Amino acid sequence: MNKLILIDGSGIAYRAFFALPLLNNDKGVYTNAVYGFTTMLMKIIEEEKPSHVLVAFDAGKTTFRHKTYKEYKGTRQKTPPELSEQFSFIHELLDAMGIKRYEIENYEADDIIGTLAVQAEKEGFETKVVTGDKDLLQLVDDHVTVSLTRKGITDVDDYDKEKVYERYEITPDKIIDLKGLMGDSSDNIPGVQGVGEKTAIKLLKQFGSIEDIYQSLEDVSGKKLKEKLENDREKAFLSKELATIEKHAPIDVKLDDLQYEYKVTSELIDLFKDLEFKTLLERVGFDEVISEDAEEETLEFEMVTEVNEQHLASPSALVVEVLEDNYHYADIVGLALANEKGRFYIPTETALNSSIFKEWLADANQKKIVFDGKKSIVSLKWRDIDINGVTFDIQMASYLIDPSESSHDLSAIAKRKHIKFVYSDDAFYGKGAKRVIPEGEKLGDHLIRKAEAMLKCQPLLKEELENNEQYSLFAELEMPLSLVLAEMEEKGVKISKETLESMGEELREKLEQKQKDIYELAGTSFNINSPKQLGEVLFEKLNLPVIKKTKTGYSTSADVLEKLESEHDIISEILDYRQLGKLNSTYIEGLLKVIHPKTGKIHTRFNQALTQTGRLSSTDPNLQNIPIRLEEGRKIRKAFIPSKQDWMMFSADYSQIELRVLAHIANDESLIEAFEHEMDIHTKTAMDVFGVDKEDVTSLMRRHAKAVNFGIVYGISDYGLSQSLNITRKEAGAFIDRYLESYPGVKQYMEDIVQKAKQDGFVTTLLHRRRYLPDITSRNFNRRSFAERTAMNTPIQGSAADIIKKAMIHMAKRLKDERMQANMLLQVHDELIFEAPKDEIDKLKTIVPDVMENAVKLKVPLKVDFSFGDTWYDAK
DNA sequence: AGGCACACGC
DNA sequence: GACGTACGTGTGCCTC
Repeated sequence: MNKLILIDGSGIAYRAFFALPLLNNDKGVYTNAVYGFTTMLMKIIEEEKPSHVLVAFDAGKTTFRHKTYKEYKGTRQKTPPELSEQFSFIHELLDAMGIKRYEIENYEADDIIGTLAVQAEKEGFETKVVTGDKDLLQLVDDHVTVSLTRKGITDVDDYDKEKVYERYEITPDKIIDLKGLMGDSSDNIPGVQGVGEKTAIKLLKQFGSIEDIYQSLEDVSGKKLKEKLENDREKAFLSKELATIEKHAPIDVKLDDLQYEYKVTSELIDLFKDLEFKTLLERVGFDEVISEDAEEETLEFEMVTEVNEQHLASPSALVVEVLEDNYHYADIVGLALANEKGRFYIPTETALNSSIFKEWLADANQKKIVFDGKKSIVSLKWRDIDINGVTFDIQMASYLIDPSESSHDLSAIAKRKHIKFVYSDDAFYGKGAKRVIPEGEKLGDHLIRKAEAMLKCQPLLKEELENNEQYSLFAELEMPLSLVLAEMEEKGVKISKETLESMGEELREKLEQKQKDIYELAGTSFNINSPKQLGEVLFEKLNLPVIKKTKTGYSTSADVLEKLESEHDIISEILDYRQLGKLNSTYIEGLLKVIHPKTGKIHTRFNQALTQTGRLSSTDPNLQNIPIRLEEGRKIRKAFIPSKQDWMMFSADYSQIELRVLAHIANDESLIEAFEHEMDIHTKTAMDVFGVDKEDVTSLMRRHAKAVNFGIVYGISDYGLSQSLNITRKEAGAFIDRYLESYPGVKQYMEDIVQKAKQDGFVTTLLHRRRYLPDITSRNFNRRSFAERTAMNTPIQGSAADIIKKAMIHMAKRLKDERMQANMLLQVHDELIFEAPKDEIDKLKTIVPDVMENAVKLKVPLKVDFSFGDTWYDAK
């Protein structure tokens, strides 16, 4: 069976251009439209496996339609030059892929597609049209489907006859009538003034076509509507004509010319390389290992059988190869060094049994350059081996220079520095099921390449940090912090298995009961955990009103269910079921699964090089999202206990650190004063925003003020605020405006920071952390708005992250200096959790707030609250 | 294996 | 006038 794909090249390129940020390659050529176009094209080809393909383009400015109506597409803005320059690459790309492209004077891409679709239908082809333009739906037929791009670029909706009818309640051949009536502002097609989609469909359903409507005009209900139709009679017919695709355009391509066979040519590889489409290179199976770049260069190295002075030097790049993500007691595959004396591969046994090597590792004067040093440090800690002198972490440097860089893996960083002899781990070892770990020379070669690349990258990254005024952030904050985090991770948190298990049993009983109740109320049994099945039960069987839809069906999210609570008793049961189910699966069963067999503790990993704001994240398990807001969930914290008898848990958190940071950086008088007097900040905000005295602040006013403060801290939009308060967007916008009027310093800051971001291309925090915001100049309103909010928010959230990180370093030092046994265990963004012997608690009560409050000096005081108890739950 | 919907924390 | 809107992690479902 012949299968033909017809692509609206101009339309897809436009879509891609506006959907993606303005990427460019290192020659400064814009590539976003080419990239989007290519991913779209490859996806379609992979999925459909066509026998014939054609990409049609619009040619020139005028078409035969302009003769009929010279204002046709008159409101179109000129194609931005950033897009125009990309068309030549798209042409090159298609040629390299062996895909036919075609354009013809006086006709649009639509007409070429229409003409070929008709021919293909006659010849018994299956045809698929890919476009972003709903007009093409008129081509849908028994053997012609149309794929419309949804938001984004690779997402499409496939329309066959049934789907068109489902969506528009008319047959595809009536799409032109629909457009004739409703017009199209983007093509400047007038239509009938005052008739939109709803009315047009109603008319077409009743009468058939535009011709039919005008024939029976007197039967149209509604005087006004009749008048409108009469007034714009000519425009209606003209619009229909303009919307009609020409199916007999004088094209000189034949279906036979469009034959297509999938192949990856060297031209295509070269083009992808030029454009720097790395993921696409991988996708077409271009293997980095066999890339000539890497293979060209052979690097000499020695395979060490016994470590001696000849191998050791300072500084050295040190590789401790651990392949598992979870490095807690993972295997060490091998080690490698690169330094002024050479390159050395040291097999694991050789290294870890060598006292010379271990002494060198422990020697703080022997400087080590590492990549993800915390991973190396913790892996060795589990074997009771200490490393000191870790002064430069390549991954950390890359993260600080640009946290948005999609991969901070070594081969990517090295390539950015034009070092090409290193392979990525995925390429070398293979990923997933295909992973093979070679031995001997081959492994050694890979590891010394990494070490050599690190050694070479180090001075370049150091220079970049210095140029960015980030070297002290790197050397005095993040590097020392990684050692503190390594200790916290290795120490772990004791957890009571028994407590979790008994809570789990209780939960499961409740869940079973709830499940029974729900089945009874529903009158059927189904999988409550399946949003799809749940949606069917609620909205089809029980006929509850549909409040929100997701792209795959009905939304059953908590905010939707809450609105339905009064409609049916089943809703609150489902909400309960969800809550309990979450507790059981994520927190009870999830935590039980990650108790370390050797220690009986939980050892999380803090990712220190991930978030865009500078916060940490926590995985395997995530200990930064243990429930607290609802009592049932909060009880999970009872399972977190001290690791020793007669010890206690101690928790300390910054009070309103983000808003204090805001008061400081915005230098807002009123906000500073509020904090100096230790006022309840949400009440104070309510007073200022609503213009009332303290006594007259109602709880609703305080709740709204709190949400506004929340919004300021997290950079949410008026829409986000409206969602959280269940008010209209307008009201939310008004709140934000009033807030900014009440705090002119904040308003000024918000304006200045956006301005500065536009000027510099990035924003910074208190300690010079950076976040680049390329979208700040985007023509796309959404992208720009988001970038603006990010510009306002990142210095606030990021500076707060800087402060607690600094406090952690001071805290670790203070505990050592004071020779205390207490352990710092966790950080949860504005909170530190410790365990300590009971007799140290009094001391902690003094030193923890002291250290945290004095981590930095701001224009407002920092305030720390603390508490302690037998479990994390009791430390509240 | 990967996406989606959902839910937890800050 | 619509767009689709804090960040992170983990779970179960569902499709491929």
